[in-house]
Amino acid sequence: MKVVTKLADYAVAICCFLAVQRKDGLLSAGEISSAVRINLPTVTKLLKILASARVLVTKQGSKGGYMLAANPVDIALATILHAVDGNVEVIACVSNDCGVSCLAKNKWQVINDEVTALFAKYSLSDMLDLNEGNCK
Amino acid sequence: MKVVTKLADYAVAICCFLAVQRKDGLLSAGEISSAVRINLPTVTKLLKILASARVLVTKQGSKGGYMLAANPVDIALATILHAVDGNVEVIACVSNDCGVSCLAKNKWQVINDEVTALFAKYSLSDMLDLNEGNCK
DNA sequence: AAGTAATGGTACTATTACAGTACTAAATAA
DNA sequence: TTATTTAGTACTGTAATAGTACCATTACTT
Repeated sequence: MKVVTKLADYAVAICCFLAVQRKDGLLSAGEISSAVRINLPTVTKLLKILASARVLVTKQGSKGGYMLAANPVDIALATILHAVDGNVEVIACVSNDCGVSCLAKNKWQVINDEVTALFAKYSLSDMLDLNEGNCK
Repeated sequence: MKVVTKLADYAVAICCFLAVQRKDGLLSAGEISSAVRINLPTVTKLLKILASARVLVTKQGSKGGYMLAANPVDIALATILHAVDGNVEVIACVSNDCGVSCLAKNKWQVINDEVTALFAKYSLSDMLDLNEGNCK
């Protein structure tokens, strides 16, 4: 059971990189792509999505680029995931009349809210907390 | 962001039906299909999966069929979902060396466990609790 | 003012995973 | 022995995801 798509995972990785990287100011799509090792077209696509969701601020033109729109503490994981994957819908049609899962519908809605809340409670800086063990 | 596949949703619906239906004993795939209004081939497929996961007990041959293997209170939602959709993997490769999401890996694992726990805490009878409002 | 370097928007293609179907074997009751 | 029903497996169609390409727009630099 996959929950978060590959692209959304990438998006979180990109934001994590932007949060930890030293250099202040804007980074171009090319620089970000090299750093996170994801193909440029894919990174470009994601940066556009994250920018229109206001997770990143951008500047066009020469010397343009991207940076986080806020402090990592103030960027919820849910915001990034929502930008790329859309709303959490634990089952396909929580709000429609799908008939089939009708009996369990109310509980599915509760679960849906719980999953949504789960992603909302973590910030980008929470994602970077390395205290619990190191990577590789 | 979809979490649970259509088939797993169907599977829960089928189990809910088996939990609330009056008649004791076995029901055939055909009877279940008519009741929950899902195409017979699909219902058949799911019943086989649920049976091999020991969520249902079956009897082959004429007058054979399916029934819940335990009391609805003792069947976890997670068991049904796991049978159809497999383990919860919030991101594609929580346990592998995927490189990209490495920085956030530990937190992803925590989130993975939380989602898993969430599905484990509800039983089939919880799903049928209609107190919170009626359907349709 | 022109050239260059960068993002913005959109549309397209390929790939993969999901959903659904079909077929044959095995079991059991009458 | 025949009818009924599940067991197992493999196949096909469809839809969603992932990835690519193109052109427009912006703005810095010379």
